[in-house]
Amino acid sequence: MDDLTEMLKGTLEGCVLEIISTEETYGYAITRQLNDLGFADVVEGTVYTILLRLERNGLVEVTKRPSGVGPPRKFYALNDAGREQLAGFWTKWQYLSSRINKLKEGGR
Amino acid sequence: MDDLTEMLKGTLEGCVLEIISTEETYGYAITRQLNDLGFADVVEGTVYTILLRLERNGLVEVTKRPSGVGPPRKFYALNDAGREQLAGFWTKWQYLSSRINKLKEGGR
DNA sequence: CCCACTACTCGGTGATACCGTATAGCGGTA
DNA sequence: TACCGCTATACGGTATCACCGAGTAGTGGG
Repeated sequence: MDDLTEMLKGTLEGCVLEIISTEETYGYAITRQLNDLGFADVVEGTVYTILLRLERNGLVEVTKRPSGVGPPRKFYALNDAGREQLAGFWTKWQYLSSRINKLKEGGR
Repeated sequence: MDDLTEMLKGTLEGCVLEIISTEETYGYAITRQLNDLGFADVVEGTVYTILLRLERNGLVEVTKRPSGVGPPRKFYALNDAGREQLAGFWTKWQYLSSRINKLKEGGR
């Protein structure tokens, strides 16, 4: 699949929120998970910028834990504000994708 | 619906391409059509920047015609490159939306 | 004669994903 | 010991995109 960069804007952050919501996890593992999910070209740097933004915006709780196989990991978990943000993301996604699919089907 | 700006990045241009593909039309009318389709907050300025970009990238043919109710209109039609771009847009959209919906359904 | 509606242009802004580089811990291997 | 690869995070800079605001114009009605 060729470049999805522009289309990911506004959705990748939501995907990261969704992943965090299912289990407390950390940047490197989130990147691998996204790659496995089909977001093949997403790299660590991109995910870390998102995580730092989530932290700056007060949507997550952060816990640093030693790794055993490398440097310490920063584990992320959603707080109430984060869960609210995630719910809002899915609402928007639902809205947008339904409109676009209608346009695609010639709903005009 | 609250702000969709970020989520529209990369998709709004595709929507404009799709609209143009069904009939030769112009900026002001495209904006009204988008508004009717549920993209309520999209304004003229945004659509015009997209149209100028399409023209600059050689994806459309432009014809200026007098209006009768205002200044002349610039009518846009897709050329071969534009149709190819549109097909690529739908391929990407299909790919991305399927991955995101899988993520949403807990496909992990 | 002003105002509303139609119609397009253009410079600047903010948000986002991405890139490259740096730092650092750990284990294997030559 | 020295090097490499994998794990793990941070950060400055870039490109792209949708958006905003102000400006320019044509038409018709109160």
